[in-house]
Amino acid sequence: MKVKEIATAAGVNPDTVRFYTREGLLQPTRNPDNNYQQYDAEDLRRLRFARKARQLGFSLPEIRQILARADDQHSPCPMVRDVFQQRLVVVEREIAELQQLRKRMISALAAWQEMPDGTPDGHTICRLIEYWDDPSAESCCEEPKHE
Amino acid sequence: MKVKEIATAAGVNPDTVRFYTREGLLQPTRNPDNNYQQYDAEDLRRLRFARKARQLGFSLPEIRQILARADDQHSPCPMVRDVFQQRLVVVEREIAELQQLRKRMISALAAWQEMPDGTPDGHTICRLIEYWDDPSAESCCEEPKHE
DNA sequence: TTTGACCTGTGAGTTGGTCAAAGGTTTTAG
DNA sequence: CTAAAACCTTTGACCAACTCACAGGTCAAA
Repeated sequence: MKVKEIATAAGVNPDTVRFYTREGLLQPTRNPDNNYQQYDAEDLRRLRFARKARQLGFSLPEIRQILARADDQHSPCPMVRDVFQQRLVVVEREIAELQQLRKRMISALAAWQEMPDGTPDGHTICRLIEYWDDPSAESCCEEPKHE
Repeated sequence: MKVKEIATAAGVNPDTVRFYTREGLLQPTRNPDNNYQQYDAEDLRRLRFARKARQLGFSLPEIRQILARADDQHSPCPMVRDVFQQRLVVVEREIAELQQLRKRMISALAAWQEMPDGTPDGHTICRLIEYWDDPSAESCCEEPKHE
């Protein structure tokens, strides 16, 4: 299979195939006639595997590690389970952070309902933002040192 | 104020101050003696403004625009409200996507409870991932063209 | 005077691709 | 047979918002 063929078969951009090849996830041979990359069924399996793993939140270095372990005839599954648990924690933290952000945004919007649009007067840029206090901040801005 | 002073006053990394300066958000003058950047109270106000806006999800280009409008004596507030609405939509979509991912992860974990760890046999890398079907996928991988 | 803390500018690294440029090859159509 | 389209190659830039490293200049205190 050539680049475009394997890319189509896996439903990805040919540039992604080239990228994964550069990154060492795929190891195609070369056609000596024209120097084209030659992918086989094993590469296609790896590519599909990599895409599924990406959908599950694995990073490319993690996927590379999993593939390397499998190439060594070791079961990558315990590692997969392990990495996956940690990934889940990260994802849940990211969700929590975004929900925090969403809360901040919504409370800001509510506060803005009652605020007039000011004109910049050299002291204020936009009160909407300037006078907004992050309710979840421990202490965002220290007092300025007066010089 | 020198770089580290304004950075401390705003609670940010001095490199962030330099970065914002390069990006045009801050316009300090120069000390002709030693070529050091000189920030004033206005710069500090802008820096704090920028940080608050970042916490609210504004991007640097957006913040630059807001500051530019304020510099022109136009109220940036209507624009702020406008951009903000769109930001909120984006954030909510990101949350939804992450929650989708989390669902996929949790259903995968549940399925894995009952699956043994296989040893790679040349046909399989890791069943956990390989035989996992994304319930939310329309059709991830087409049939391979047989060559 | 010599450290140490600060300043300068430039450039690279982060993540996972995507896109463009410049040039070689193969296939298809006329 | 030839010319154009479609594909291949490598290299490198781009996205976001910083952060860090490097090499060299400046300044304060001991």
